[in-house]
Amino acid sequence: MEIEHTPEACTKSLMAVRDTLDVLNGKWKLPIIIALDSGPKRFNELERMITGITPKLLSKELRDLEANEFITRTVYPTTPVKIEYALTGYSGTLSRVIAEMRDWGIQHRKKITGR
Amino acid sequence: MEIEHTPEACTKSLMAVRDTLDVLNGKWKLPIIIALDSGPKRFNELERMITGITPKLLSKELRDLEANEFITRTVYPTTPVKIEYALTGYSGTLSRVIAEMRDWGIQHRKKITGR
DNA sequence: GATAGTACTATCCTTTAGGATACTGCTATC
DNA sequence: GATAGCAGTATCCTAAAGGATAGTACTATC
Repeated sequence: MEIEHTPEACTKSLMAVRDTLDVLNGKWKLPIIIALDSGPKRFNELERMITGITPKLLSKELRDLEANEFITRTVYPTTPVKIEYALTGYSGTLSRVIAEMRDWGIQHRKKITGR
Repeated sequence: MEIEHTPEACTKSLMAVRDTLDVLNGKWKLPIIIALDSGPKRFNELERMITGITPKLLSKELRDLEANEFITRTVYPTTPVKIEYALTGYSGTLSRVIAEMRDWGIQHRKKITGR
């Protein structure tokens, strides 16, 4: 596990893992991040790309992602205003975590279904 | 992101990440895994170690973890029977995922609180 | 024979996540 | 002046997660 085993170190590791889980969890955060990975998008564009999401959930998740600094919300003062959501550089710090989760998920699915 | 961008590859990656999230999520799975990391434990031992958990939740999570082959449940036919829960080798395959999540969580917390 | 421990299950309740549906105020176009 | 698109908000509802509390069947000890 590579995790220290003093009670304090364990609690700290546990908190850190839970923080990460909280940040990535929910049904829509990863689909949104993936949708934005191909470039900045507008609200209704995202709503159309991510099948099944409702505007309420999209709005909420975009706020959460912005609060965690994974995306920016830019208002262009045209008439009418144009609002664009884009990934930040900070969202890139998740790539190793996501890659590990993807790899583990792939092998786990093979293990479960393959027999 | 190191993730391919054909729609199929994206969907597959997304599914894999969600699988991993599902397997690790919930309030108690990681605390149980960590508690068992210091050796096999009995039901009431775990209940005492993991502060706040109720027997209902402990029982449910142990079943989930067993179904995913992260732990084994061994019945010793003594009188009265003794039941021991232990981590499997397969639980070790999570170590890289957990380590990445822990590291990311630690730096994220620093970023959020440190200003 | 009462008390305590083991390994749970059962029932009820609250909280949270998520979804359905409708609507708002704005502008641009037909 | 009607319709459609943009960027959401408001209201209501259901389902799942999680918690509180009690109880079961067994045994071992005092």
